[in-house]
Amino acid sequence: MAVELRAIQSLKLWHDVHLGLVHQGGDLSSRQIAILLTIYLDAPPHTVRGLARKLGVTKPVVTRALDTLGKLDFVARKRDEADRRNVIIQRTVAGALAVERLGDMIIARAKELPR
Amino acid sequence: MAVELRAIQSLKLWHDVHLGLVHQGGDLSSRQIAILLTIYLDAPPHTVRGLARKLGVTKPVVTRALDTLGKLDFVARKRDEADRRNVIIQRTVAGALAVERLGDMIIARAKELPR
DNA sequence: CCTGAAGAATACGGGTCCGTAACGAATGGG
DNA sequence: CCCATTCGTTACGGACCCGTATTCTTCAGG
Repeated sequence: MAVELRAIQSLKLWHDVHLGLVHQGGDLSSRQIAILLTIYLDAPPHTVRGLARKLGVTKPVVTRALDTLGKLDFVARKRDEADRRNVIIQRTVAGALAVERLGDMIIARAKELPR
Repeated sequence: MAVELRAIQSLKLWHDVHLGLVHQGGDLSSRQIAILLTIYLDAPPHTVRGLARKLGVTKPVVTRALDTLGKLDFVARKRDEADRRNVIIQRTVAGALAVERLGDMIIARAKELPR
């Protein structure tokens, strides 16, 4: 289940997946995509400050992205009981499914590329 | 100059490239990306109506995307002299460079992926 | 205790995008 | 010649996002 990827094809892939996202309706900004995938690809725990630092964005960007992603049930927030200043970002079933679907779409579109 | 792409890695790639776009500043919406790449990957001529139809979006979306892309000098508009109702969308040097850089970034990020 | 620092959230002002609807220019058949 | 149709743009209202600055809570050290 692997596909090859070359220069012009990578652009076609980028095009196709973005178009798929537009039609699917789940339209997130580049920052939100990066934040969501960091949460699901990097090892927990994740905090607002940690994500902001790791991704090189400001904290309000992370807070607002979590608001949006939370509305979609893609992530959940939980107070850190050890240090109640921190907020732990948790994964959700819906979020895991969405990320998995994205991965499937990328692979599917990649396989449809002309040889 | 080809890389292999598998499921989890495709997500990491998606993450890395989006993060690169955030830091690079060139932040376009999914619709705008799809429109820009269609202009540069599909054979001309391109019109507003044609792009809207091909991508399954409304005409105002295309018009506004062209406004934004035009401000960046990534595309240019030209009246069709044969039928002056039509607008022909033309590629530009700056746009071609931007698309090429995007392709390079995707490949570069893909090659950095863990084997 | 009390105070300074840290973490996250919120307020504010500005910008951009969307969808629907309305508009003006241009065309071509009757 | 007109008038319906086509094409692209613009207007409007609403939603979202950003960066900076500020607020609120919580922690920790003196």
